[in-house]
Amino acid sequence: MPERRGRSPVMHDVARLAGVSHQTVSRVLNAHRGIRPETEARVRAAIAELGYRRNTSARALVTHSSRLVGVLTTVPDHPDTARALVGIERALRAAGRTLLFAGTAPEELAASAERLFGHALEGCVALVPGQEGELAAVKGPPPTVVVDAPPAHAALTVRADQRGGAYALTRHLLDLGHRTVHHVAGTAPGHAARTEGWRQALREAGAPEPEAVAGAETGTETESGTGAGSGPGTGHTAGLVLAARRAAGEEVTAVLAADDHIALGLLHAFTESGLRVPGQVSVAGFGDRPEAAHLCPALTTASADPAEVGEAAVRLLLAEPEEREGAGANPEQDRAVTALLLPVRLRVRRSTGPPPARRPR
Amino acid sequence: MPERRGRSPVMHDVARLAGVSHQTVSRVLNAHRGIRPETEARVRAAIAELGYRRNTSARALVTHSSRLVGVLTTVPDHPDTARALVGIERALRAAGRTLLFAGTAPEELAASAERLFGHALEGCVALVPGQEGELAAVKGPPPTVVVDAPPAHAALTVRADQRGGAYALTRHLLDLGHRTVHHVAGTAPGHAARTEGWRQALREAGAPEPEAVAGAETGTETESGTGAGSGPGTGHTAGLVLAARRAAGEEVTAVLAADDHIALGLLHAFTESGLRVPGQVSVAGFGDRPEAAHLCPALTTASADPAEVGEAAVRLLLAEPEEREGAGANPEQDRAVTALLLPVRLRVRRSTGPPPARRPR
DNA sequence: TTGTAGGCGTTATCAA
DNA sequence: TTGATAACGCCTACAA
Repeated sequence: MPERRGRSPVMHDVARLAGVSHQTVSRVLNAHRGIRPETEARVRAAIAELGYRRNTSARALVTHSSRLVGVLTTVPDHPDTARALVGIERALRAAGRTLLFAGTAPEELAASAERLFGHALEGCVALVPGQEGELAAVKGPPPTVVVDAPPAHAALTVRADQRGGAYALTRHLLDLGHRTVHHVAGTAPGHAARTEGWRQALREAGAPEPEAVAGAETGTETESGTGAGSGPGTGHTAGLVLAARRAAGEEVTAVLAADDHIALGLLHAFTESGLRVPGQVSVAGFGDRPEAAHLCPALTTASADPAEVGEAAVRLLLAEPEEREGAGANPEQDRAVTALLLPVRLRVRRSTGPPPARRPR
Repeated sequence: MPERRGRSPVMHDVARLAGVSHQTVSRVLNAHRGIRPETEARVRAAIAELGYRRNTSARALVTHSSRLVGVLTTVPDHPDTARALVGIERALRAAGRTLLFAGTAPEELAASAERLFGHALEGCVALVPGQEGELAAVKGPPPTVVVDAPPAHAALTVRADQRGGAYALTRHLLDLGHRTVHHVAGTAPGHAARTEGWRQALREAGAPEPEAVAGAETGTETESGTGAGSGPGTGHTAGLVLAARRAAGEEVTAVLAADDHIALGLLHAFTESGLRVPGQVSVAGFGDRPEAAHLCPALTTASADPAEVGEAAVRLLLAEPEEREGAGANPEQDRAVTALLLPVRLRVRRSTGPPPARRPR
C-alpha cells in the first residue's frame, strides 16, 4: 500500500476504500445524478471513515472559482463596517462561501484589490464611501457589489433609503406636534438625499420650510467611532446659530441633523445655551452610530440595519444572472436588479418629544 | 500560436514573451538566487506588459499553503472584534498575507473551523472568549493563536494584562486621594485577575481592604455593543448595596467595577441614590467599550488596544519557530514565546476625581 | 545559469 | 452507471 501516513486523505483514498474510481467520488460530492444509491452510500461511508475533505485549492484550480467572496473597505474601523460584516458573513455562510477581508487606506485600495482578486474571488463587496474616484480602483473581473455607491455609479449596488429615512424622521417630529422642523445639512455622500427627504416631508405637510443651516461637515462620518479628531465646530456652530435665532423670536422647536455627529454638536450647543432637550428643543440625528444610544439624552436617529445591508449585498452578488438570450458577454447586464434600496428605520429615543406648550390650555 | 484570447496570462505566456522557460519565471517570482540580472529584467518586463499575476490556487495546491490566515470568532458583533480585525489585517498586509474571516455562533464553531481550515490556512487567530470547551473545536493542523485564552489553555496566546490594568486603575484612584477603593467583582473570564490586581494595589498601599461586592455578572461582556438584553441588575444591584453602606456611614468614595457594564449599572444606581459622580463617588470601569466615552459622566476605564492585541497575535502566529535541534515534530514547542502579555492602558475620563473634602482646611 | 519532466488533487470529457 | 485520461497552473527535483 502506498504510504498514507501523515498526509490527509485525498479523493483517491476514498475511492479505493469504497471500491470505486475517484471519478465516482467526485460525482457524489458534486451531486451529479445517475449514481446508484448503494454506490453513493459506500462512498459516503468511506468519506466519513477517513474524515476526508476536498482540497479547496485543487478544486479552485480546475474550477476557476474558489467559492471565496471578498470584502474590500476603506473604513475598516467604522462601526457600521463591523455590523455589515456580520450580515455579509451570515449570508455567505448560508451559501457555503467564505469571506476574504481587506481593510485598507484609500491610497492602497488598488493594491488591496489586487491582492484580493488574486485569490480567484467569486465576487466582491465594496464598502468604500467617499469619492467616486476611489471606486475606480475596484473595477475587477469578479462581479462587485458596491454598498451605498454614489448615485451616478453604474455598478451593482445596495443603498439605504436616505431620503425615505429623513422623510420619516421629519414626519415623526411633525406628528409630535412641532409646527415645523429645522435642518442642519451635511456634505458627506448621501446627505443631500436626506435634505431632500426633509424638505419633501415639510412640503407635503404644508409646514413652513425654514432654510437649511449648512453643517460644514468635513466628511467625518467615515471616521472612527471613538470620536477622535473631528472635534467641535461640526454641528456646534450650527447649534449656536439656531439658538440665537430662537432667542430672536424664531420658532425653533425641532431640528433634524444630517447625521449623528452633527446632532451631537447640536446637543452641546443647546445645552450651553441653556436650552433643555427635548423639553424646549427636540433633536434628531441620522445614522444610528453606536454612541447615539448612550448620549444624554439618548439620540433619536434612523438607519438601515448595516447587517441587513450586508446580507442584501451578498444576495445580490450571488444571485444568478437571469439567463436571457445572448447572456454571457456581460453578466451584470443580464440581472433583473442592479440596485437595491433598503428601508431606513427610525430609532426613537429620548431626544425628541412634543414641543413646549405655547400657552396654557 | 495557441489561443490566448480571453484567458488571463499564465506563467508560460510570460516565459514565451521573455524568451525563457517558465521555470525561470518561477525563479524570478520566488526570488531564487542565481538569475542573470538581464534575464530577470526581461522577465519582469514581460510580467508587467502582460499584467500577469500568479494563480494563487495552483500555488497553494503544490505548496500546501495559501498564504491565507483565518480569523475565527464567536463574537463577531463585539466592538473589540472589529477593532482587533483592524490590527490583524494591518499585520497581515505587511506580511503579504490575506485574511479569511468566519464569525459564528458557538454551536457552529467546529463547522466554521472546518470550513476555514479547508482553505489550506497558514494559521488561524481565534477570538473565542468564554468557556474552555468551545476552544476544543478549534484544534486544527494550522497553528492557532488564541486571544485571551483561559489561563489553563496551553495554546499560543496573546493576553491583555488584566491584573496590571486593575492595579493601575486602583492606583490611579488612590493617587487621587481616596483612602481606599471598593470593588464590584465579575464572573466573566479574566475578571478574577482584575480582582487580584485591585487587591494587590490596596495591599501594597496599606489601604483598607473592603470585601468585594459580587457583581452577579452573567457573562454579558460578550454581548453586542448596543446594550440589547443585558438589562439592569448587573452593577445596579451592587450600586444600591454600596449606596446603602455609604448611607450607613461606611466611607465609600471610589469604586472599581470589573467591567464597563457593571460600571454603567453603578452610575445609574448612584444617580438614583442622589450621589453625584464624581463629586461624591468616583467610578471606574474596565474594558473601554465604545460607549464608555459617551456616558454621563464619561467613564474612566482601562483596556489593551484591541488593534494592538490583534497585531501581536499575528506576529506571534507568523514568527518562525526557532529552529532547534529536533524541530519539526511540533512547531509550537519550538517557539521562543508561546504567550504574550500586552499592557493595559488607562483611559482617564470624567467619572473619577478626588474624594469630597472631609472637612474644610 | 537555464531547461525538462513529473506531480500536487480535483473536475471535465470522453469511452465503455 | 462507471472508469480512464487529460487538463488546470505552478513548484521542486534533476539534468544540461
